[in-house]
Amino acid sequence: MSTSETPSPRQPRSPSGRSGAAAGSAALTRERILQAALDLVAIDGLAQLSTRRLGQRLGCEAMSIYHHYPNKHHLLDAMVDHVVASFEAPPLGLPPLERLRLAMHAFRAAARRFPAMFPLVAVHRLNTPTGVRWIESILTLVQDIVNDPALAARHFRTIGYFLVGAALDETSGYARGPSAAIPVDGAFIARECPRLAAASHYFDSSQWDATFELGVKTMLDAVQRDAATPTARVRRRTR
Amino acid sequence: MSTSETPSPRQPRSPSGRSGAAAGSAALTRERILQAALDLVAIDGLAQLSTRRLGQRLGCEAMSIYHHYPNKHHLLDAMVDHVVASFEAPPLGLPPLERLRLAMHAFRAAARRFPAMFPLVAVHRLNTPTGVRWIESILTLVQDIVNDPALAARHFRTIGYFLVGAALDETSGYARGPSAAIPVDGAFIARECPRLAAASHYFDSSQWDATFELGVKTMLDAVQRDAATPTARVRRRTR
DNA sequence: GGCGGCAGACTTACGGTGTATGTCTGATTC
DNA sequence: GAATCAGACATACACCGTAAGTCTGCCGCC
Repeated sequence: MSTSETPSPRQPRSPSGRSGAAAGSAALTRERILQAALDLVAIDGLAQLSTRRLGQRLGCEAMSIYHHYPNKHHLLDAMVDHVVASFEAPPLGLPPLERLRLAMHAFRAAARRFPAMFPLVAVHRLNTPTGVRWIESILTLVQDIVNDPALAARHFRTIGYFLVGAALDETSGYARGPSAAIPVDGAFIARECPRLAAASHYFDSSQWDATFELGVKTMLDAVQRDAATPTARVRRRTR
Repeated sequence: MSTSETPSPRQPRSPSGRSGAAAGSAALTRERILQAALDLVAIDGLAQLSTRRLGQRLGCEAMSIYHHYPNKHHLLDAMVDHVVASFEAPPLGLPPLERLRLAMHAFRAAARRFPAMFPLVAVHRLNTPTGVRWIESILTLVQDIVNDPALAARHFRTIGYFLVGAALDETSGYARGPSAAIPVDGAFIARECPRLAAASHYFDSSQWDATFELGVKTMLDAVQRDAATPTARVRRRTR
């Protein structure tokens, strides 16, 4: 159809040397694509990330992206990796418990830097070099406090659960997640959920800091309770 | 185009009275669509749920679904609501702390009943009648233990964070989430992550029960620590 | 009984998606 | 100058959600 339509003799958008470079933009690279994708997601949300929109933002065709990433999934992997790589390591020289506390805050800080990415990060595999290195660092901290490896592993896991849940809530939690349903109105809550109605103030974002602090305290108390005593006496566990 | 093609005189697939009923299947209803959607997700995963595939499973056209749900999002809402409604309430007559413990296990049990749904449930709004009623019930439990409303709200939240994180890990966690990248190999871990390599056994699914129990204990210890103790003697639990 | 309304299904079509495949072009290398 | 080839563009396909329109058989009403 319409083969006789003006053949459009292959005129690149830009007269620059590189055929693919759009006006004012540099050559296409993995890094530039990654950054543009992160920007797009930060501005418009994960659902709006498509190869065509990304190409538009980069000043190239959608398919050119495939020259640098074999498919969209690999790009998403790189984006998650970027977020994980941004987790700040706590400074050396502090007691392990304090470093663990800072590491928990660092995780939350990353969630706040990349809020739109977190629904993906939370569910994503972490078995990449970046991911396992981060796991190793946190696991080491926990093991430095809790000597028993089984117990340390479980504490590590529990702390991770809390962090993921907290990050998800603050980035895409209650009343912010995807739902088309009409939210329940205040009258229903006042009538059927008196405790929730009375406590509603404690659930909005102004309380996130205090809530997170309580969670951190809860986790660290538990770790400390199971801390190996200097004389290597393992607490008697009746089980 | 092709208007002269055999007009196909509108012959429903089934000779039954109802025009839309496919062979052997009942009439289309909200409930039947909901169940089919849950089945489809359980079998093939969330990503495979499309209106066309759902129609195929139901023996109807994709668009017929729209007669019962205004759009796909409303169907997803109903699916999440179904999962939330399935959270089992702990039996009355037990001490609040014990009921809270059972409620946490009930949440985990629901996650295991609907594993494929949990990436959605975790990020979904809970401000539906079903959702807020469940919130009210758990919040009530926590408040029955921790009198101070601010503290109770924060404990409630922290517990929720842990539960969501645990459910996500067990249903779509490490090494099971979406990733196209080549996972790091054992040699890399052995070389760069000695602690993780040594502890790897503690991270597989056989340890989920023990890990969850430790988390529950961590949460309940924290709640108990902040329990209002007017004259009560809740302490001294020999378990 | 005839008939109008209408609920509930089907059909078509549109704009979006990821991506397989093929083509072209400018730079590099001999 | 010819050959090579990486890196871009162009086309096309199958699938997605869904807007809009059409058909059909059942229902209540005259």
